[in-house]
Amino acid sequence: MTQSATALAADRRTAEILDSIWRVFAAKGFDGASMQDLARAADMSVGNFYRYFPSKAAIIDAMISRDLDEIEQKFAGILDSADPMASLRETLAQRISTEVCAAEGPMMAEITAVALRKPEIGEVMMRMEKVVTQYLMAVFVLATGLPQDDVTRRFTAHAGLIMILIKGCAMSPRKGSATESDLVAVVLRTIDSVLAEVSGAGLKGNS
Amino acid sequence: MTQSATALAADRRTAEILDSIWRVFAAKGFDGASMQDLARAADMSVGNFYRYFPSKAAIIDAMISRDLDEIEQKFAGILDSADPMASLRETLAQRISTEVCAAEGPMMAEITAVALRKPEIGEVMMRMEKVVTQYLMAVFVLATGLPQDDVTRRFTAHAGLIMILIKGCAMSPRKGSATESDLVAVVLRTIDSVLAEVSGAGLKGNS
DNA sequence: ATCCCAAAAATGAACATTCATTCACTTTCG
DNA sequence: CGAAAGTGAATGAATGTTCATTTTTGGGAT
Repeated sequence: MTQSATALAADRRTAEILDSIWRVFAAKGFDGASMQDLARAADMSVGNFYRYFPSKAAIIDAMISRDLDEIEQKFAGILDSADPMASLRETLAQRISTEVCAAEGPMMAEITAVALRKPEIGEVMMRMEKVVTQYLMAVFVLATGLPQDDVTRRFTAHAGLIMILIKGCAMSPRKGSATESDLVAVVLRTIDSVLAEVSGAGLKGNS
Repeated sequence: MTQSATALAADRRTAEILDSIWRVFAAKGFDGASMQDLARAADMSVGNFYRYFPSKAAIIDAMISRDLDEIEQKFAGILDSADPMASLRETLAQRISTEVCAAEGPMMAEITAVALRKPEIGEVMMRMEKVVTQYLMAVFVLATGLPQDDVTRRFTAHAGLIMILIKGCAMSPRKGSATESDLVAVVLRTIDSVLAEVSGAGLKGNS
């Protein structure tokens, strides 16, 4: 029993709160959003809000954890699929679509800015990126049949590049310019070539 | 006479102030830095500070303009050089180096976050990116010998990808991990292949 | 069902700070 | 001497955080 029944309920409530305050944080930023703003958005009193998040840093912490949970779910699906590499590509393609980027961009930018400014948050974010990297490594291992060590040594940087592309897309100034779809296409092509390079490394062993 | 002598002096002072407050802004963020913080960093009284920057948005505005000036200077050098494409590559390689990224990253992240949050700043940033894009187009025209229209139609997205890579590198959580240099290398390789694609398009016309 | 009550959840006024902005005033400079 | 540059205390609004208090909840006894 890692959690009592009431603790579980509290966690559920915490998740609900995060859903409610998501927009406020994206719209006003980490320092711009006041505790009273957040409490009002969560439809509760200030004092009660403090019971769930004793500080602003705790909120960002929880938000990153939440993102990580979603990512882990996504990767679980990818690793379970018949063709993990293709499934990964599909997920990445979705993530650089204009709509997804517009939705997640502001919050990602905010968290990134805070992470580069506050070392404590920076470490949380580094942990998250490390986890994502390891999931990517797992996909690569499945796709290439190479030993994990080899994959890690040769393709950790590739994973970093993919993450840079995803973040860069999300944080591009989004306006419906005519070239928007072209840009997405070029980025996707780059992702493809990175993935192809990884896949290509596995051909020697199993073709 | 676009400016009087005193106006020029004021501009110089403004630039000095921007130099002084740079660190404060990067360390505390747009909303985190108070006017008194900034005034103290600029070594002047609060009241006087307001004579130069009547609002925080004005500061960001000035900071982006300042960045743009530096970029224009850089591009002037690139366009004047014997091999603009090689010169561009060199400049880009420098900009993704770990040291430059560590220095510029936090401020870039902060400005990006604010740009996605406040439409007024977002437009300023979009204008800046548009200018950079046009400079890149100019380099591409020189390197390929193709008509400007063709270059614009075919390679605007490539320019966008390059800017995404530059921003993505700067805003990666920087810690001296062992794979750091690998990542820089892979990004540089990607930049190279983008530039090669552009250069390759010009071969038909002048080889 | 009904009552009871302790623990958990929720409230919002209160407090000490901090902040953005103003302004009457002094100093510097051409 | 007049205009520009510079000062810093004052003001009122906003903010983070606390806490005494009220409401809700859930389950054991009657």
